[in-house]
Parts: sequence; C-alpha cells; structure tokens
Amino acid sequence: MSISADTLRGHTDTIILAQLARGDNYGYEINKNIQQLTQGEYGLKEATLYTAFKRLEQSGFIASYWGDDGPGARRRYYAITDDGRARWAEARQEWENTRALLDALISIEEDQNNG
Amino acid sequence: MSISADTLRGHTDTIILAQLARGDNYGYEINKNIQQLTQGEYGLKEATLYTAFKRLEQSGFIASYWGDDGPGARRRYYAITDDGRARWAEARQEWENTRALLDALISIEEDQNNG
DNA sequence: CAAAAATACCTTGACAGGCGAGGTATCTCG
DNA sequence: CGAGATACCTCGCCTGTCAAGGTATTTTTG
Repeated sequence: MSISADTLRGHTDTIILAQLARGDNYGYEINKNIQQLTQGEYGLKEATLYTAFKRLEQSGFIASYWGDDGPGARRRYYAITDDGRARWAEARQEWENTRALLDALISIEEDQNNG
Repeated sequence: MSISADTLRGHTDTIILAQLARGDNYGYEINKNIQQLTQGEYGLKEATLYTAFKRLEQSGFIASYWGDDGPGARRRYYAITDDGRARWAEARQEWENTRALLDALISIEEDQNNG
C-alpha cells in the first residue's frame, strides 16, 4: 500500500459505488477487487470499509442483504440503488473537476515568471 | 466554491508549496491566486490556510518572515525551503499516482461483464 | 477431536485535517 | 467617527481513517 489513504479521503464512497455498479458484491471481495485493480498499491482498511458501507446505506445509495449461498462464512451483499447510480455519476463529474483543479494547482510551471 | 474541500483534503499543503515555488508570498495573496487559478471554484478557508502554514513551517518545508514594506496591514511572508521543494516534488509524484489510481477505480466501464 | 489459519463481518477510541465562528490590527473612503 | 477591505490568528466541533480488538464459520493441519 504505497498510497496514503489520506490523499484519497472522501473518495472511498465513490470507489465503492463504482465497484457495486459492476454488480452486487460483498465487502471482502470488493476490497480484494480494489487491491487487484491497483496492483496492491491501495486497499481499504476494514474499519474504513464497513464504516463506508454503513454511511452509504444510511444515505440510501446502497442496499444490503444476507447471502445464503450455503457454505463459508456469512456474507452481507450490497447492491447499488438508483440514487446510488445518480450519486456515482455526480461523483465522477466531481472527480473530473477535482482532477483538473489539482492539475492546475499542484504542477505549476516553474518558469511562469515570464508573464 | 463548487468543490467540496473534502475531496481535496490532504492536498492543501501541496497546493501551498506549489504556490510558494513561484516565489515568496503571504497568505491572503496566495489564497487569491488559488481562487484565480480555479476561476473562483475553489479557495482555502482562512482557518485551513493558517493551520497549513503552521504545519508546513513546523515540518521545515517553509520559512516565514514579517514583511516591512511600509503601509497596509502587516504581512507574514513565506518562503519554500529546500526540504519544501523536495517535498513538493514528492507530492507531485504522489498526485500522478493517485490520479491514475482514482481514474481506474472511479470510472469503471459498465460493460465489463463481457470478460 | 483440537489448534491454527483463512474467510467474513463489526465496533470502539484515538487522531488529523477542514472549517464556522470569533477575535485582533491596520488602512482607506466618506 | 463608522464601514469595509486587507491581513493575521485561534478555538472547538465535525468527519473520515484506521489500529486494535472482537465474533462466527469453514477449512486445513495434526
């Protein structure tokens, strides 16, 4: 995990929504997907993950149900709601915006003295 | 300010370092520059700004001195240090990394079911 | 059967950054 | 003098992250 999660703070919910947009899934698996997508560079801590699920469910962006597919430890599955999809779309827009902003603010050319 | 600062959390210090890399400056002016660069979409709150200055100075990334250029309210100028420049370079790297990560995590294609 | 490891979920308490609210001081305009 | 802009600073709250600890089930090892 070479990425400090503090620079990603506030994006956790969006990351989870994006995962759920691919289909219903449960916490442990979602986090593994995230780790795979980032070549192990980033993963949510469990406390962060479950806090986020609770927050998202309370906001109505996701809904949960217990999976009863037999063997293995019990799993709570999450599904993205319509509101969640709307929120995701909104968040993607915000991310485009934030990205442009930070590109402008962080990587200032050093030879701007010319102006 | 249409950008929620929580999505930028953790980048405040880097933004300030980037501004100071252009030359010494004081708080109020730095914040105005940031607002201009973002067409008024984003600006640091004063509490955030001065907290960041203190944090950066304590870390040795910036140094401050009182400006004595005559009239007007007193100004505390800040200068980026060598350590600050190194930190800035590091932070830019981290931003490139974070940006790639979030691009991958947030904007998942919806037709990935094909795989 | 017992012990250990993996899977899977959840909570608590501490910490750090952002910020609303409030405060100080100076200068300019009327 | 009052109002507004410039310019600085602090306090206390809120929120998201996370180390640490806990529960329950299944599989593997012995």
